[in-house]
Amino acid sequence: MGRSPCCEKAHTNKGAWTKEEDDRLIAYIRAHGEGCWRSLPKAAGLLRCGKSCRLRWINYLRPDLKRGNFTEEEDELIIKLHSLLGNKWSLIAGRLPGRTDNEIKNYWNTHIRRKLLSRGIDPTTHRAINEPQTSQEVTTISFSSANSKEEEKNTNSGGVLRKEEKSPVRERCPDLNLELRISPPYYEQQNQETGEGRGSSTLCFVCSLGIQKGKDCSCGSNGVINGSSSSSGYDFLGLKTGILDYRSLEMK
DNA sequence: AATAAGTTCAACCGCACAGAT
DNA sequence: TATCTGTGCGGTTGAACTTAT
Repeated sequence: MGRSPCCEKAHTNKGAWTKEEDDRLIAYIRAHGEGCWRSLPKAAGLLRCGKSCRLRWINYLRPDLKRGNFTEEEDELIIKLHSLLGNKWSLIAGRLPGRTDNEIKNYWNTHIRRKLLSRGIDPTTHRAINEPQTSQEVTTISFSSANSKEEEKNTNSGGVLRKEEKSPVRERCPDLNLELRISPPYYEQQNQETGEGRGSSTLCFVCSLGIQKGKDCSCGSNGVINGSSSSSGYDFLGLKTGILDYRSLEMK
């Protein structure tokens, strides 16, 4: 069964927003606040789809947006977050105040990809491009909300975020090990060897990043372990075994 | 100056999730 | 439990802009 369209497409404008439309949207949200995007266009006197209004506001009109070039620090943070999160642009944007997911996604595709390639780093895997293929297990990051469609997308794009395969996929690029598995965190492997325990083993990935009340939280702690937010999520992911130094950047 | 090629980024599309009923 | 509705997300598109020839 299909879904009803989000708006009457026949009576909505498309394409670039005019100054007048922007002004109407800003004025309406200032007066009534965000929310109920579906009914907003009509109430604000805009011939736009609600989704279009939301996008325009979030990506362009919001007063707290930081316009202008990305700093070197932001670049490095985006790279690090992408190495941990993959194409979870909204989560990445959540760690960069004043930046939007769309902006970061565009910036990644136009600047950072090239930057990493010039460094000899594969922007998808964050591994050195000429790094010899090893039998080392691939780290898998799993989101509780992951679904088959997303898995399929990631399979096609060769992304780093994938759950286990439903059916074997023949590798098209022999340099990329696309096989991903659910594997125990690195420190657990260490603990098995050393016999030591760690108190943060129940922290899920999202909470380990310090993203409070994240919708992907699967542990229910919302980032609080033993009364404090963890800053050791990176250890949790077991990525300290990673190849690239910038991955050790401390998360706040 | 003209125009082809390359780049950027705002906006759209389709899908999935969460909450309401 | 099943279905509907609103919202949010990630991938993609294409117009506008810039650079090279």
